[in-house]
Amino acid sequence: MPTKDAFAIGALSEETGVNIETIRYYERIGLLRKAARSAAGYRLYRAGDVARLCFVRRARDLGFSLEDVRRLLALADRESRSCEGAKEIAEAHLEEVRAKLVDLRQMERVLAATVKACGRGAVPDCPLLGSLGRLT
Amino acid sequence: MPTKDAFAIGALSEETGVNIETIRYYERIGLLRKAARSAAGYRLYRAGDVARLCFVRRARDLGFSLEDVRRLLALADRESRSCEGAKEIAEAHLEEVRAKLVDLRQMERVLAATVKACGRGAVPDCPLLGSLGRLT
DNA sequence: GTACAGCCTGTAGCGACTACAGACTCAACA
DNA sequence: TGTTGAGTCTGTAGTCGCTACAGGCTGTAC
Repeated sequence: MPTKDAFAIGALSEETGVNIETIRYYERIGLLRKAARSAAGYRLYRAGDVARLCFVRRARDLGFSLEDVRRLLALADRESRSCEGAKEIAEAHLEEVRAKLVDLRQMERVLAATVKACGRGAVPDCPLLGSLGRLT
Repeated sequence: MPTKDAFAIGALSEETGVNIETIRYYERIGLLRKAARSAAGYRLYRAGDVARLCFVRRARDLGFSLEDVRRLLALADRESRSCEGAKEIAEAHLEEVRAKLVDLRQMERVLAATVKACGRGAVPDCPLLGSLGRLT
């Protein structure tokens, strides 16, 4: 490590909870800037990179797509850090999340009811299989 | 079409609501048996295939993986069609669905709160971007 | 005969990773 | 100084469940 305050990808991974392979992947697709390199070719990171990657991780935890994260990062890089843009992205994403919730809740209801109707094993004509359809 | 009661992939797709490409995909991965062929090489289907594919579609609608669907199909093909096996598959899947629900609900809560805290556009220091983290 | 829809195969792309293989580097210890 | 073992590198391929072509054949209607 030639410079002070610089650390390798393993440390960044530890620090952020993001998989090493995933960090390299993010760099490859241009979500993260290309890291500086040591003489031997090791990627070198600094505190700022930790902050950036934590930002990415939190956004991912909220379910934002990598494309959204890319845009959010760009917005956060602007001086003003105003709500402009960011709010629209979040609102659109919130819509999707709510739509998925509706679907999942429906699945949950049907599955729970079907499982409940199921016997202990020996019962013929399983209601679960029946609900999926007769195979002729 | 050499035989009566046989129809081509387009009709099967219409009948079941499953995309043509998806049907071919299911056949390729062995989820559906290889279809009979006309002299010219067209796939030929019958009523039984409609039932089978509807079964698959319903299971997919409930969020079962293709691997689960494969197992459920095998269970449904057995004479007894007992609950044995099927119930375990469904219960495991229900667990996953519930876990996803927990995650999604959490996302929804955080997102909704953050969006609500967001201003109309000109406000600096957007709380949404702030909640994701400061970039140094 | 000539459109045109429908079907065929094979391949590649999506999103967001994950998992190697095979080679190099670095730090610690004997 | 040599050696071990952990860490890192690149490049490629696999995952899941489709979807979208390209380029060619077939079937039907006019």
